[in-house]
Amino acid sequence: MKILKKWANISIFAGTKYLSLHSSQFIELLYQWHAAIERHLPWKVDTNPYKIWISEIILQQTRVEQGTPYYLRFIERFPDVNSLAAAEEQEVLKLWEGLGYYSRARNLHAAAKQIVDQFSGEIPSDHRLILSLKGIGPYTAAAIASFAFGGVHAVVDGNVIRVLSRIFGITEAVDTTGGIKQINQLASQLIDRQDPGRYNQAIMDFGAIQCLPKNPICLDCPFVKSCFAYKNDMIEQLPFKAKTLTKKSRFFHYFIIENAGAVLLGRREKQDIWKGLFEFPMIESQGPDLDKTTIFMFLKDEFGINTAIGAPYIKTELKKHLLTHREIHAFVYKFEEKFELNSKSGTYFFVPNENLGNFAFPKLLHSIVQELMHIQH
DNA sequence: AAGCCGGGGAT
DNA sequence: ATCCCAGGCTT
Repeated sequence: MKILKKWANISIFAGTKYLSLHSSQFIELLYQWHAAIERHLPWKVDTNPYKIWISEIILQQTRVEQGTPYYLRFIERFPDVNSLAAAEEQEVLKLWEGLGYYSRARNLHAAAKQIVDQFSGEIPSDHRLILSLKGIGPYTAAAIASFAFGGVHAVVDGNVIRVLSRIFGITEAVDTTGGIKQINQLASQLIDRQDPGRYNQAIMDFGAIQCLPKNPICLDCPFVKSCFAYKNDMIEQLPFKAKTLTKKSRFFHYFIIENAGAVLLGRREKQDIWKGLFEFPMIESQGPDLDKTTIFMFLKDEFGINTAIGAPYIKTELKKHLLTHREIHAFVYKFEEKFELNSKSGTYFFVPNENLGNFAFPKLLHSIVQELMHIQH
């Protein structure tokens, strides 16, 4: 169910149809501000396109503080394109474990192979070619092109959307193609063609430090005199988003099936949450309850475990796992009895408990995995 | 165009 | 509890 936010009628205030600031004025004010504030981040020390690429992917929808340790570990293990391309996907995912949005890791790995195969192991400098790489969209292509190669391509991320929509009064919803098109046009008009990298860095820093999502620091903002949102008292309303996200509940039931110091594991292959990561045999249900018949039918069908009928187990509930648009309720069923597989399962396999550390798991399962690894057999 | 993908921190 | 984070892919 989509619900328009209550201030949806702000569109009656027409946004500026022309620039309230010319590009040169905007750039001058921006650089003046930037000179005093500039952030110093590990990946800003050079223009190595590989390092810029990795950092940009890691920082997609991810805060600097959260991504930095992952970046440092990633660069240490995979210092260049070739080392990344030569790795097993499982190891790349293991390095990504806990960071979320795992398609980033899978696409990063695929793109490394792409670069080796198609571009002799060198990240292309052409914007169009950069954009052809897996996991690289408009934002990341512009970032790499400008930061690494000096290409004149304006970055448009959450920061830029916020800054431009407020200063220049873009009142059309920024989560629609029309709104984002306006932002893109504006961004490409404003960019410093002499030093696009510096400009892109500065405007994102400005959004991250001064023009904050909540309680922006308008008092000493260099743009306050010409800012549309400030003048019209619309700081809280811009950027305007038309869509609201709905939080859905999902119920996961995990079965800990052990034998001889090993535990059954499977890899999530479907186009769904945590694709590519490992987990224990599981059933998803519509609600928190799962009847015993369903459990034992699953064990029998999946593993041919006849002896499991009526086998006692201990059911525990994990802490509610909260995501942006999901609320995951997870239950763990631990069987005392040792099972032997009567028929081979295509999707699950036994892994010695002490080897669980080699597999990437969703954060949700970390506590269970830790527990299993430390059991003495 | 809409829905989906994770986890964490700020408010 | 809600929003948002150096977005992009699939349907």
